[in-house]
Amino acid sequence: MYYSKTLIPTLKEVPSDAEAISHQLMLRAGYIRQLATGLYIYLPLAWRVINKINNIIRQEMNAIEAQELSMPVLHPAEVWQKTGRWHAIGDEMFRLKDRTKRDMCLAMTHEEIMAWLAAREIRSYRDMPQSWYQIQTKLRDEARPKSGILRTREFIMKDSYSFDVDNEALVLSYAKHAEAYHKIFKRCGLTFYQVESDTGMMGGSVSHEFMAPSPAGEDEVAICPNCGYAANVELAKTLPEIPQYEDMDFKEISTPNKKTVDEVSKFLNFPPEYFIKSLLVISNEEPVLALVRGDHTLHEKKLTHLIGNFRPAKMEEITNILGVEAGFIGPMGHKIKIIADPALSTGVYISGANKKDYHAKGIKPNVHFHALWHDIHVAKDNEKCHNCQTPIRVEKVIEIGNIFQLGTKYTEPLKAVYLNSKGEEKPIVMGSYGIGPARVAAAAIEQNHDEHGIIWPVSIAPFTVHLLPLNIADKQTMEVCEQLYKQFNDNSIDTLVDDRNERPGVKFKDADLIGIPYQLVLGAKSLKENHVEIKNRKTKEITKVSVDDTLKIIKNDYIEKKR
RNA sequence: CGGGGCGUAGCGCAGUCUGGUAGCGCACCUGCCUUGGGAGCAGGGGGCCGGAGGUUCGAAUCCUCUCGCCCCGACCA
Repeated sequence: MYYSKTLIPTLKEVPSDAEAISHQLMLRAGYIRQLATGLYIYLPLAWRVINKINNIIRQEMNAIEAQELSMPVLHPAEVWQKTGRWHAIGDEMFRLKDRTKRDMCLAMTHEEIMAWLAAREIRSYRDMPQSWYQIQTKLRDEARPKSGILRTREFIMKDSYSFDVDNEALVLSYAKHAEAYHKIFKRCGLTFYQVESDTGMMGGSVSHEFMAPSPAGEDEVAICPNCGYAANVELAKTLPEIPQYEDMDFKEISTPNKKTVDEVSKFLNFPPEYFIKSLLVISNEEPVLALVRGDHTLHEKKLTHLIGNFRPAKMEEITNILGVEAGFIGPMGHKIKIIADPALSTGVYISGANKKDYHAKGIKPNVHFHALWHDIHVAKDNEKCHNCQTPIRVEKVIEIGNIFQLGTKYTEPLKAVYLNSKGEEKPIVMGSYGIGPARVAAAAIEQNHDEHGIIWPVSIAPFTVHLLPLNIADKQTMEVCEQLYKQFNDNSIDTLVDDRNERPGVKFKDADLIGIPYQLVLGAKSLKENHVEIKNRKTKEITKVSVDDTLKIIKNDYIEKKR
């Protein structure tokens, strides 16, 4: 493709709205433009990248015998009403009415429609296993779109759905997908982890997320470098460091107006690990007192797993239920349910004395208070792996894919059933598996760039070779350029030719920004010796080769080795 | 939805406090010149100062309302 005829609007300056590196570089290098919050235009270069990623996905999905199909993005409400999600989901679903005033919605995901289809077309155990996938636009009215194309309101997703006779068969389909995902992300040149994850409102039992480490990520995972334990911090099980506590007798102490752990810690001159944070929350059933160590943070999702949805108690509820105002709550002597983090299971602590302006020290677990013990704190860097005691690492990550064992959550309400070999009617057992191609692209940039621009992995680069004729007025330069361009085209090597009438500096800068893996520099001086220069964008290595060998070397030494 | 910030030419910004003819750099157009790391010279085009009301002789500037965008948090099936 000729640069002069392609829309590649590069920018010298960083647009002020962009924060994430991938966002900045995609704007600067002329890959994307923003239409409105969370809505992006994919310009020609970006679209080529997305298609390369999608094709890798297609190859690996087809390899596990999943079949591509296409689904409506506009859905009738009834299907969503049957599974209950029409009501369970709030403002995040785009809703509208058609001309007959029928309730409709825009697709956020396709569990319902896939199960609807399965309900009609799968009748017998002989029809399974099946895996169907789509690479299509989905829409969510996100509360807060952010970081360029990382979190948008309209996005392309590869979603696949498996249909099996029972849970055992589902586990097989799940494993196949997990394996395919490993191949896909590896081929896309990403560093990634497969981690245990929360099933959330998707339902089902088992799920994993594929996470690409990056500072721009919205999620955090805990990784054990020794045994390989890897989990989203939302459910990571870790053992905190237990300090040596100095023994103290139980005693109330005056702490006028000191309420937060921080304040009391400074006032009494004890580190935060000596404190118990007592938090009153109200679940759907009852009030619950949650206890975490002073230096820890309560993890709301972990607690939700134990007590269901909850909210923090209001001021007057605290006084009514515990008989003391917030800031002086201690774990002692309450009749309500108490859930405590295991970090508090030994030691001697300080906490509120359940009396205004007083704290108590010398509080011992199982002596001064009793509780149900569950891990409810946010995992921190350097805590110990619950499997092997090795210090874990907490990293920021971008979620690039997820896989769920859904079970019968969607098939039962939609009456997707089949007859087994004994003629018994059984619900189809379902799995769902997503990949966000745009996030793969963004993660690739986050993980592969330098101060000059993007450095694409060969597999997903918009072009493989970037021809840079430095002086288009020079006859010999352009002759060689055309000759090489034809050779590359004939060999199906994607090539961009910078045929613009620009000075060399401009072309070099743009080439580095755009990030095509191999730059072929055609300069008049080298050409006099019949040489062109191959510059490796990643290593910055420059190799002089003869014009006649160029194709062969690019093909054999560069592209083939990357396969 | 809560908190904070910002809307002035395609992009990056100044001007707003203290009202008085809308500016700078880059980009763009024409010509000359130049061709190994974002060249130079000369000439030129482009803005309802996000929008609506108001105050004033006069509003980018002051007041009210509104819309949009970014960041933090909540949310994220």
